[in-house]
Amino acid sequence: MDGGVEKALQADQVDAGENREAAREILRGCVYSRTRMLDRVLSRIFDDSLASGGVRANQLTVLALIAAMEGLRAADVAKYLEMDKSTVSRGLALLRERGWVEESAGPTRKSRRLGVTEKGRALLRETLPLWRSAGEKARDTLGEESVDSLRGAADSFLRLRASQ
Amino acid sequence: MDGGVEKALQADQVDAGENREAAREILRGCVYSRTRMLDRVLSRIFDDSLASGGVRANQLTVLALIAAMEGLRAADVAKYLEMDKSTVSRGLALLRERGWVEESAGPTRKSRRLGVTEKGRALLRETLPLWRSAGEKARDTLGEESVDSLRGAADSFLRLRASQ
DNA sequence: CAACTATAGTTGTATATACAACTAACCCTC
DNA sequence: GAGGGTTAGTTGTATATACAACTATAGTTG
Repeated sequence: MDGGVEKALQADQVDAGENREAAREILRGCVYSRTRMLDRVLSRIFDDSLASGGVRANQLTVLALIAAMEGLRAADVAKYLEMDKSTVSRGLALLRERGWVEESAGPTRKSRRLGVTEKGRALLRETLPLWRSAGEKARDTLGEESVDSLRGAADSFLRLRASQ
Repeated sequence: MDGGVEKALQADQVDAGENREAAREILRGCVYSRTRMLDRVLSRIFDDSLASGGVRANQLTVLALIAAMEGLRAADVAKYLEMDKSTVSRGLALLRERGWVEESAGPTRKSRRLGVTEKGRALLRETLPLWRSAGEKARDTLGEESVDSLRGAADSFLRLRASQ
């Protein structure tokens, strides 16, 4: 490639030929595709930074949530993180396999309480510096504005969700 | 569950017990986990809206990009959407299977040009209303502010990327 | 208490995602 | 033109994701 594609691909410059209005509308201002793109960039940065710690960013997020709120059940994790219960189910299986999370009997036989093991707590402590440097790299890569806007978007959503 | 967990789970109210500072820092203002959460919410909305059209939001995004810039190669799609080339490779295989995308010989034997078939163009036209309604539902669910911030974040990032 | 409904979790299936390793082809330089 | 470095694409592997269908349990109501 000669590099010219990069420039031509700026969203605002997408050339509209015949019958391409739909394509333009789907691409141009679309919240979905853009958020997903940003998520890919962020995942790359965070997963890369955490690789030496032997944990994925997503796994560490779940672990941190359980650590912060010991006693949660899988369904609570799903609700808070907006995940499907099946996704949480499989994710927790991995965290258990690695010895970071353990389950204990809940108040009923239907659900179990989640807890972080000593090994899991050690992981959290040890990976915190990696997490911080990932955050810095995110600012470098996405730019201050972008990161702040993302934070704002999440805050706004969390407020709305909490009020409902 | 009695519903109390919802309230207790607001990020700012995460209770810090012993040894939970790391967990709090990872959870509280983290760009990564929050963006991912928003992405899950948006994916749910868009995939759900498009389900009757028999296409996933992600697939439609790629299709729209190819439609808008006929003649792209797989590597170009990867660069623009910040995807790994292997992800694009597998995604395009599905789009080809479904008859929405076709490949033609490129200038060299190494890479092929991507094009949207007539069937693919029909899909774009037919799913545009579904896409629009998904956008409206996103505003309802995430809130105006949140959607606008996400758009701003993406714009900001795209500007930065284009300038480099 | 029996029937109904709602909730918790698992599993089957399909897609999305990326890294690593690989093949193939292109480009450049000596 | 023979290497050497770069680029395009595929494939192996592992995780992430969700919907649907399922089991099991809990709660509710007649």
